[in-house]
Amino acid sequence: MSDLFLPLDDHPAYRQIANVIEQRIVGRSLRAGDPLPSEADLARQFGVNRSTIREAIRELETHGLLGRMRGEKRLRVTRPEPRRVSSGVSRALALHDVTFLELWEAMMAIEPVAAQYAAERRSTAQLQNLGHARARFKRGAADTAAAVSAVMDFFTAVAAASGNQVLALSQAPLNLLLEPALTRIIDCVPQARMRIQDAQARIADAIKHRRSDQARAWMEKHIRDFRRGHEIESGGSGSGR
Amino acid sequence: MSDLFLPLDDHPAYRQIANVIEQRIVGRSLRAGDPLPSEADLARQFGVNRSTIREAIRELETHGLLGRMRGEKRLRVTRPEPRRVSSGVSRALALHDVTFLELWEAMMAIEPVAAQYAAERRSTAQLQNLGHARARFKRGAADTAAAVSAVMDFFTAVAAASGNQVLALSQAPLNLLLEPALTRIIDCVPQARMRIQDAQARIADAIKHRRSDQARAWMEKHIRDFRRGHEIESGGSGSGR
DNA sequence: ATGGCAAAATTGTCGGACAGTCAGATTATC
DNA sequence: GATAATCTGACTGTCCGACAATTTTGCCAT
Repeated sequence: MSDLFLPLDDHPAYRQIANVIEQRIVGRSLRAGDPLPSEADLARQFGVNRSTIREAIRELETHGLLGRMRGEKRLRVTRPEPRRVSSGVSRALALHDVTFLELWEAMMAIEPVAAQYAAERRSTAQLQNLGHARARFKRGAADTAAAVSAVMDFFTAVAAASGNQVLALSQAPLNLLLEPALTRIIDCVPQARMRIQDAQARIADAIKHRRSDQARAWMEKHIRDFRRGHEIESGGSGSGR
Repeated sequence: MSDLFLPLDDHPAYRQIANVIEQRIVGRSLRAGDPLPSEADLARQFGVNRSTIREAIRELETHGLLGRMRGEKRLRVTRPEPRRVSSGVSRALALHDVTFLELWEAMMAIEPVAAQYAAERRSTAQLQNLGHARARFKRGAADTAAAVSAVMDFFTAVAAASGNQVLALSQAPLNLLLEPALTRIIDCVPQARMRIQDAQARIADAIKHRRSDQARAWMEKHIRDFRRGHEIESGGSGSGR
């Protein structure tokens, strides 16, 4: 990065204030869980109007740096949840019209590795989550939406079991992007459900028995299958989305 | 994802409004480049106060869905730039105290693949960018910060050359996370500069001659080197950050 | 058309206001 | 004395109105 973050036109007070508070948070002066001073208080401290403070706060809130527990009024410093962050990423990617092929390549890069590490490091609880996702897939076989959701949960569970937050957070957006394509695949390709169920079983089994190579290999096949499914579903050529 | 997007507590008007506008954008009703109606206008349309509109707008602005060109006053719809998005991701990860090992594993998953595709698909211009980054690294060899920045640029250039936006956007946050560790490595490990320069040469060469396997292999070695460098720099054990 | 200028529109910020609500202190009840 | 019902105060969400600075626009002369 030859360039710094903020060009120069950072004039607006609300942005400056947002930055200052953000610094305090990433610099750990304000730590997760700490309650933020009241808006009026902040307005006083910064010497600006409350409206200005509010705009600054909105900024941090949408970045997930501030949030509030259910039914709480006071804002507190929070660590950005993967879901929130990744939804932003996937939306950005969606707006850039990513191809199914692009998505698929990224999945091929990440998911098998995640499966491998999952096999090496999964905890019992994480293993159970895998099982739950699988069960949900079987159960929801009739309902496409439920099935799709279960597939995404399965991937998420694998990534979580990898014990690697970076991989997990890199994987999350892929899930969301996969959804529309996967929905069509499951809907249009008859054998898809069975193949997915089979693949999940093998992957989960490998992870359970800590066979990392197998976990990786099966996950690779699984992902490859998606591509085939997508090509079948979209008529063989392949310029999805 | 068994859950839909909006839990239930989406009440605040500014959030609802933000969501509505966001829908319009992702749904392409508002397309990139379109100017947003004025705040007063939006306030009228939504039947709320301008302050409320402003808070909603701030939300979309920080997500990168709205922005303005240099010196412009009116907001227009914009496609979120990778830089903006990825900085959010890396900040999130930083706040979750990711280990160097986690980062490294993710890099091992993504960078070699990116290099491989880059070798297959790079354009001439992208190849030149690679060259520029390398040149900058050599030139900035004296200045650590410049060297680090050049390394990051090199990775970015490779990812861009991969022709895969998903990979590129997955890779970007890794760069930012790498910075601190890389700075220490370059500073503390004497042979680091030379090894990096060498690796970049081989990778760039492989990409230039479209040897995807070599590009991938050299990138793998390159990344492995970072791990060794980090272990040397941090005394052999390895619990970075 | 083109350039220049005044008017209209728009943003950033400010001050004040008010209803709804969540938290804690206070008081009434068993 | 412990618990339930209330009162108080602090906050947030939203609104109104206003003003300077700057951008955009409409209009006129060239």
